[in-house]
Amino acid sequence: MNNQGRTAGLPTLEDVARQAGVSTATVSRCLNNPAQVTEATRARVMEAVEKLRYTPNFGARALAARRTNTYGAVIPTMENAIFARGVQAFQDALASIDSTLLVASSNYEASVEESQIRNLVARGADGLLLIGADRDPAIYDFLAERGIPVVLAWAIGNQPGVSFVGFDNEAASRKLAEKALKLGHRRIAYISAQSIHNDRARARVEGVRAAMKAAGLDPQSLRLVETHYSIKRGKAAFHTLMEGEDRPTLVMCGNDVLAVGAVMAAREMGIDVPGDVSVTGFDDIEIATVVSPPITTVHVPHRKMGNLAAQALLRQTLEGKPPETICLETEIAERASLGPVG
Amino acid sequence: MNNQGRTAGLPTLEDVARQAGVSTATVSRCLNNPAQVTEATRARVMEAVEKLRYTPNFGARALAARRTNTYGAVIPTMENAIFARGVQAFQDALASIDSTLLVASSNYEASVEESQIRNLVARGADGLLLIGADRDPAIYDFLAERGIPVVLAWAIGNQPGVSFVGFDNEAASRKLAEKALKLGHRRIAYISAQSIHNDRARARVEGVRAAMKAAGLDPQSLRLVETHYSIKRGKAAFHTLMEGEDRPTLVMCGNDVLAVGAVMAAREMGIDVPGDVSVTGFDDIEIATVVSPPITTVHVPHRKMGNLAAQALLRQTLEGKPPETICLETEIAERASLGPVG
DNA sequence: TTGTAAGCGTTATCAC
DNA sequence: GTGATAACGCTTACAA
Repeated sequence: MNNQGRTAGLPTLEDVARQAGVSTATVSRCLNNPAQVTEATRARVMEAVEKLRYTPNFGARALAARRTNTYGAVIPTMENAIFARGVQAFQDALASIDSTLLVASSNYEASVEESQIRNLVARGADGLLLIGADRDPAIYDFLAERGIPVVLAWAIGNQPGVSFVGFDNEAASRKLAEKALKLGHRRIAYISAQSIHNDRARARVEGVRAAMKAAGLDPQSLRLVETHYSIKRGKAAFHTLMEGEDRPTLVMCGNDVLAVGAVMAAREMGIDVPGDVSVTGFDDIEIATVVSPPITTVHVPHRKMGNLAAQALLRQTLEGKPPETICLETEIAERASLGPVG
Repeated sequence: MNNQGRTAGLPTLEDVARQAGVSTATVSRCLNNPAQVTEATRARVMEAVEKLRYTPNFGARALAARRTNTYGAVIPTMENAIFARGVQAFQDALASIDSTLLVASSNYEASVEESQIRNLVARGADGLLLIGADRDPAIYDFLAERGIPVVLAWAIGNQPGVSFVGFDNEAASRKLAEKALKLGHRRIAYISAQSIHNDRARARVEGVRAAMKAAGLDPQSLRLVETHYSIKRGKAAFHTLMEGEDRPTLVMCGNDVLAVGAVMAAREMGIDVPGDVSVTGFDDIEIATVVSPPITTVHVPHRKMGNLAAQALLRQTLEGKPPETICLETEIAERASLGPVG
């Protein structure tokens, strides 16, 4: 029913203080600022803590200290590995300074994301990790108003007042497209995530268009399909693209999950990859190497990004430093799904 | 630096009360027990809440109400999809009653799990979701002492005082082994997770041994390799098993991640699956269908399990009901990786 | 170095 | 139905 009330007779600071024969202030210091206390009294206090199995009450602590040592992250999805590694690294970095991460997922829905953000703020998050920059400006106002530091990852942008730790989605996508164009591909299709509220998705498409333009192709000739991120949707989109006349020789995908769907669909349809059609992904998550042929994709340094995002956020919350922008390099992971045009 | 302090001038209950011309008590009632308040005053209060963009302070609330509406989950890993779907379902169920889930991962390490549990408790978790039953009894004492309801998922056991929402790992594994034995397999190997502190892993191995025994085989002839759960480790284990003389005709795996590793290793080694050797998994996560051949595995109803686990936990925390045990059915997902013995 | 005591922002128990 | 007011358990000036 409740957990920390006296109903269960949980020990409080006062109990510990009494047991150790000191004041509550001293006990508090032992726990938060051991340096301020003599070795002897600290030993005595710690003994009491052990004996009583004392655990500090989070609510009381947050209330008094006006700080929770809790951070929040809202990611689009937990169901595939896209964000898992990065968030794990972020969490590890926080854990190393005894802070906790609350993770929520928005299912790629703006309204859900907004309520998750409010929720995390209400729960006293000291700082927030969000993905991408594309959201209602009111949200940034809300956060700025309460002085909550924010780091935006997986992208680079120019939202004032927040940190960015990400990479250049457009450039990465362009580089991959250029490689494909050099292999002779001209009829190109792209399976993208819904681009609304998704700056990463849009930038990736734009990168391809830029490469096409630079190669003298009409960027508007890019055949674009937008869908949700899932293997199933990737399959369906690939079907759609391959059913018509004038099949593309290259199907680029907004992420590896879609690309895996595309490759699986190709196999089901008896289409050879990369013989009949090449496929590319984005992210370089494990599944990209599991499917056959393995997928040529953009390698994103997820771990590093998560770790650096945490560092950047902590510099803001703990040291009061201003927001900063860190742009990471990506590289192309060359595998078998991309080959020269038929 | 801090987020809810007056530094940012955040509105408090008192501000709202003043604005609406009522007492703080009335504002509190409007928020928590609207029925106790007249329609008229409530309207006035809500208006003030809107105007001030008031958000209740979590710490203060937790302190006064002795309840956080926050639940905790400690799962072995977030890096693959094994627990993702179940936890997502658990979280969805909590979200529907405005409660929040804090997720932590232990990396399959008992000591890490213990500290995560303490951490969640310290943060005021009203209840806990843990995986499996195999842990230091002192942890259960600790939890019972503070009256924190616990639900154990992914397994069934007999730990008193806690709920179980899971399935019979041994029976599921046995059923799969029986099916394989019927196909003529006699030289069997098993790639398992570390079995220490992992009742699910042990039960799955035992299920296979039971099937062997029932089929007149010596259970001790099962070639067992224990390793960490990862594709890489699965590959390595498969290599080890296949390098020696007297290769097995069937390699069963403790989960799909290991099985994917096994199938990939087979391909690399030029070993045909299931022609030369059959492979099975456990869990039925998406990756099992991505690899080729797709993996025959035990389908676990993750979503359902997560949802029912939440229900069971809420019955304890909200309604004060006693712990309960719910055993779900699993079934075999038949795919191409298991075939008759060569 | 240690103690005293004033908050921190809610909820809940009384009266009215 | 509403308003005072006493907790809730901790942190942190300020004193000693």
